[in-house]
Amino acid sequence: MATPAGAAVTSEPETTAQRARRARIIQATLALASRGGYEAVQMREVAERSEVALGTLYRYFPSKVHLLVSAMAHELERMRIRLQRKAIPGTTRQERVSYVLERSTHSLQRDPNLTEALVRAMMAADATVADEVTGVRNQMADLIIQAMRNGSAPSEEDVAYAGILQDVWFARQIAWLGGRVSSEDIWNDIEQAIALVLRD
Amino acid sequence: MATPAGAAVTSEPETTAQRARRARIIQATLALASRGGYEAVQMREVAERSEVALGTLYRYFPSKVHLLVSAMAHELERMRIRLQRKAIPGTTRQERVSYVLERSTHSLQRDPNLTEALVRAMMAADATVADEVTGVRNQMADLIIQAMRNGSAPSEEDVAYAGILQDVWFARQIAWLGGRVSSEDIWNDIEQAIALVLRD
DNA sequence: GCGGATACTAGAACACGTTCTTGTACGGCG
DNA sequence: CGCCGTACAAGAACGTGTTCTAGTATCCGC
Repeated sequence: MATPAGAAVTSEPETTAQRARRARIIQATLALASRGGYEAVQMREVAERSEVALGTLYRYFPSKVHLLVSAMAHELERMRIRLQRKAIPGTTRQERVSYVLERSTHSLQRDPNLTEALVRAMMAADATVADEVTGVRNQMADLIIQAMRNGSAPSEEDVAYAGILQDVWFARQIAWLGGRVSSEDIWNDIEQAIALVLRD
Repeated sequence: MATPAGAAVTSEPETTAQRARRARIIQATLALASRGGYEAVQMREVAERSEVALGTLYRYFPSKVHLLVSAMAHELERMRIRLQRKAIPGTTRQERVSYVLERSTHSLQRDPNLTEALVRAMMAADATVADEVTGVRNQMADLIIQAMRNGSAPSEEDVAYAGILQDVWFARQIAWLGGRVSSEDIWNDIEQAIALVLRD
């Protein structure tokens, strides 16, 4: 259960300056994404804002997609910490999972540009980004599974359910950024899927 | 129910030469996609192979994503016709839906490069491609719903189920082209989702 | 403190999606 | 038949992700 973090799997020891650079890059990325979405995250601009050379940016994150997926891992980590502060309300699995996914969804959709950038990157990820994407999916699955089991160990079935719900969640995000459904509809669809998948 | 085709919604009357150009473009697209996937479908190359100028290609399909989504609609249409030739085998909803999705999945995965190109385009679609994407999704939903109801009229619930299954189907394709799961695993996951969503 | 490796900077260069420009062919209308 | 507008051809040009080059700084072992 629960991989502690989906962030960098590379366990290279970094100097303080390097950690600071990495942090500046992620911050610049989030700021640009928040302002104008995926297309506004331009590598030259990220490099300039984080005060590193373009080549250095590419040394830290080998592509725009790597960069944005890493930024998403960073955001999810923040959300996980925030959620862990207090117990998840709800007496049934459905209620708790709905709570967690709703919190996450709304927290993201409060910043539609950022969401668009992060989700689009997840979708654009090819095999070279597999590690980072797996990290994000694990973090997300952890959120769902914790809500389902409320602490106790998950069954194999639980993991499968979490996977399906996550698939639906991502697919609905895509539908939203494909302009085919409104952001309220997204939430209705996800709730419906939760009720369906987790019905007793 | 069942929009007859998800292809061009534009009902502009085309001359014979124009229909031929459009067909050549789609064929060239499919050929290139089949050979090298998404990145091998280069607009200059498509234009050259279909013997139209680059500007003309863009007149017919305003972006690479439009082009590939239209190609997917074309392929799904072929599949629909093929499936309609004979009755769908299976006595339960699960069996029939499994049959249809398995046929479709395998038929696509027999050509992984093509699948990668088409699925990636679906994921990359933004609001400007909403019409084409909706067409593809309708075609796909029709396939599933027809399998579920085996002819009779679908309930509102059925449509929702078809939507969820389609979401899972796409999400699993992404997982596959993200290099995170093998093509057998995809199929297991989809079967599992079918069993779960359509359990009685 | 010194030498060599590694990381970083600055910026040019390249690739491909997309747009723009200029000239030409074609199809309908008087 | 001749004219005009629209579609097409050919290719240059532009933007942004990515790579490459040359020079400089920083860090680590001696």
